Amino acid sequence: MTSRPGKPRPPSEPRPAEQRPGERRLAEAAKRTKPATLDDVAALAEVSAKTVSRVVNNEASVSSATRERVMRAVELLDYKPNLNARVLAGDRSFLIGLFYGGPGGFLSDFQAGATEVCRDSGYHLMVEPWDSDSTQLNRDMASLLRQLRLDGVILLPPLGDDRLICNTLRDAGIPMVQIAPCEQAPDSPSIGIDDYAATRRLTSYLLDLGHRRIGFILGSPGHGATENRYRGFTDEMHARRVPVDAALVGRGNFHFPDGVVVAERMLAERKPPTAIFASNDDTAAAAISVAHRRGLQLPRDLSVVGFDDSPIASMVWPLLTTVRQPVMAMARVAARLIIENTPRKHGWPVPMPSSLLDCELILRDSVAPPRS
Amino acid sequence: MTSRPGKPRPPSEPRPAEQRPGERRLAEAAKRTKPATLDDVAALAEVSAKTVSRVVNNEASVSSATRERVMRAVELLDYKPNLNARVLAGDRSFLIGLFYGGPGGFLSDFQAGATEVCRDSGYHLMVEPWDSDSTQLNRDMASLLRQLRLDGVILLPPLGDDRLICNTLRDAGIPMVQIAPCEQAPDSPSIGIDDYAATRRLTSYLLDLGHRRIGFILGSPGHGATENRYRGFTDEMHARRVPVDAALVGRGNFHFPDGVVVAERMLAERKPPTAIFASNDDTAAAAISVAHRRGLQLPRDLSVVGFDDSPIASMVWPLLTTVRQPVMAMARVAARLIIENTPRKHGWPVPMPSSLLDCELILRDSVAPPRS
DNA sequence: CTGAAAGCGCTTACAG
DNA sequence: CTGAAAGCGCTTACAG
Repeated sequence: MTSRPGKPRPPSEPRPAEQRPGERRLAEAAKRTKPATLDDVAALAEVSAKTVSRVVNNEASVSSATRERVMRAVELLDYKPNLNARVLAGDRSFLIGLFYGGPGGFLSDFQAGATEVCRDSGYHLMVEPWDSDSTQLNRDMASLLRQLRLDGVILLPPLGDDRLICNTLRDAGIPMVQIAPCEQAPDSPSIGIDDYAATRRLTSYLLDLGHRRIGFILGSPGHGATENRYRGFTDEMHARRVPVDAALVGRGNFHFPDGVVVAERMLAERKPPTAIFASNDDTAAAAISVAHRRGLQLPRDLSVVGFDDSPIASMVWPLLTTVRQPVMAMARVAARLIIENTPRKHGWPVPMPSSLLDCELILRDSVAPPRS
Repeated sequence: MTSRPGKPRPPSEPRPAEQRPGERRLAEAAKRTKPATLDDVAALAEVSAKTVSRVVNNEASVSSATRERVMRAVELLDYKPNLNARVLAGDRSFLIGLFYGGPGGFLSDFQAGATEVCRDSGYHLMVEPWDSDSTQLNRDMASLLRQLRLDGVILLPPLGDDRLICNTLRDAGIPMVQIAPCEQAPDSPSIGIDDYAATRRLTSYLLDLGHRRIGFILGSPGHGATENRYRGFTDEMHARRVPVDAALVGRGNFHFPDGVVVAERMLAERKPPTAIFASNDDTAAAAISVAHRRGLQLPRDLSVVGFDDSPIASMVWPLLTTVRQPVMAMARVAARLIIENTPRKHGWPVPMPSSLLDCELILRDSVAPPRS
C-alpha cells in the first residue's frame, strides 16, 4: 500500500493481514476507512497488482487457482476499481455519450434502457444536449470530447444526420451509433425501426376501414422518421389507387403547437379529411385537441392515428391508435454495440451491424370507419 | 513533456517551441496530434506545471504577467485539462449525480437546467435512475459512489425522502441537495417551491368562481408535494368555511391511470364535484379524459386544475389551468449549490441555504364557474 | 501463467 | 509569488 508523504502508516501498526486467513481479514477490511485499492487486493491475495488487474478485467491468462484467490480478496475488501485511474492509465473511459438535440419524448425511455445496460457493464452514461444552431457547437463538443474521452457516442435523432457533429466525432476518433437517421454514415452503425413498413401497415388499416380522404401531418425536416413515414404513407395510398390530396399534407415539426396549426387548416377545408395520420403522437394529440374544439365527435367524425406510443397517446381521449417503437430495446442494442467494441484502436474493429427492430401497431380508440 | 517508454521522441526532431514566439508556436501546436497536456503548456509558457495548474484553477497567487503568459499558451495549444487526471490527483470529481426514481415528467427539464450550469463550470452530470424497491440499492449505490466519487448529488423527489439513500450518501460523505422533499435532512439544503401557498391560491381561485364541491386527487404518498398540496387545499377550504367531502378526496400516485380510477369514482358520486383539483397535470389530464368519456362538456360541466405546467397541460382540451414550477431554475440553483461548495473536506463548508422559488398560476381554459 | 517498472496527466504538501 | 518532488490508482509494454 502506498500513501501520501503527509500520512505515513504508524510503525506501531504492522499489517498482519497477509499472514492470517479468513475472519481476521474480514475484520481488517471492515475497519478500513478508505476504499480498498488494487494494491490492497494484491497484498491480501499475495499476488502482484498486475495479476489483480488481469482478474478484474477478465483476461484469460490467469490460473483458476490464482483467480479464485484474487476474487476472494476482492470480495473481502469489497474492492471496486477507481474509474478515473482506469481511464487515465488505459485507453478506454467506460463512458458512453448520449447526445440529443431534438424533441424530448424519446430521450427518457432511451436513457433508461441505455443506463440499464451500462450499469451491468460498469459503464456510465453522459447525457448531453446539443443545440445544432449554436455557432460554437464544434468547439464545445471537441472540448468535451477531449476532457472526457468517451468510448462511444449515441446520436439521437436528428443528430445522426448532422454533418458537423458526425465530423467532429470522426475527427476525435470516437465511434458513434446513429439512431433512426435519414442516411447511414459510412462505417457507423445505425439502429432504428422500419418506419416505412409500419406506416404502410397503419395506412392500410385506415384504408381497409374505408377512409379515402386521409390527412398527413409531416414531422420535422431532416429526420429520417419524417421522410420514411411520409414515403410509407404515399406509397401505400398509391398502391391502393387512392389519391394523396396536397391540401391534406401539412408540414409539422413533431411538436404539439405546429400540429394544431396544421390540423386547424385541414379541418377547415371544404372537404375535410375523415382521418388524419400524424407523424408522431404529439401532433396526433394536437389533431384531437383541434377536433374537440371544433365540436367534432371522436372517432365518429374523425379518426386520428399517431406514431411512437409515447405517454401522451394514453392520456388523450379517445386513446390513440399508434405504432409502438421499442425505444428501450433500441437503447440497449446501441449501448451494447459500443461496449462490446471497446477497446479498439481506430474505428470499429469489426464491421458493426446496423439493426432494424420490430415495432408494433397499437390499435386503440381513436379510429373508426368514416361516417358515410 | 513525458512520453511512454515505447514511443521516445525522435532525437532528430528537437523542440524549438520554447525559444520562438508567436506564429511558429501556433504552427507547432497545429501539427500536434495528441491533445496538449499541462506539461506542454508549462514548457511553452516557460513556467512550472504547478503554476499552470494554479492559473487553470483560478488560484489567486499568480502574478498577472505570469497568468497572462500561461493563458496565452493555453489558448495556443487549445489546452483542456484531462478530467480523469484531475480527479485522480485532486479531491473533486467535477461530476454531479442527478438521481431520480419517480415519475419522469420533472426529469427532462431539470436535466436541461442542470446540464447548462455544469457546462459553464466544467462539470458534468451523471443521471442515474434508482429503484427504491430494489433490495440491492444500497450496494449498487455505494459501489457507484466509490467508482465515481461525485462532488454532490441532487435528489429528485421522492428520493430526497428515502432514508436508505440519504444514509448511503451520508456514509459516503457526499453532499446532497434535496428537491421538494417532505422534510429537510439535517445539514442538507433543499430546493423547492411553496406548494402550500400555491395550492391555497389556486383553491381560492376556484372558490371565488363559486365552486363548493371540489374534488381532490392526491399525489403519491411520501412526496413532499403530495402533503403540502393537500394541506394547502384543505386549509384554504376550511379558511373559507367550505367542507371537504371525504368522498371527493382520492388517493393517486401522480400517474395518469390512477387519476382515471379516482376521477371515475368521483364523477360517479350521487353529488359529483363541480371542480377537480389534481395534484399534478397527468392526473388532471386523466380527469379531463374521464369527463370526456362520460360526455361532459368542459369546462361548463366540470372545472379541472392541475399542477406543474408540464407539456401535457397544453396538449389536452381544454387547456389546463395549472401552476408552473420553475423547474429549470430549481435545477440551476441546485447545481450551483454543489459546484460552489466544492471542494470541501467534510460536509458543507458553510451552511447551505435552502430555497423556495416562486411559482406562477397559469390560468387557461379548463376552469369556468359552476353551472348553478 | 506471472511480475517489476514506468507512465497516464494532473494536484497535494512542502519549501523557498 | 513560484517550483521540485511525490503521489493519486490504475494499465501498458516488456520480460521471463
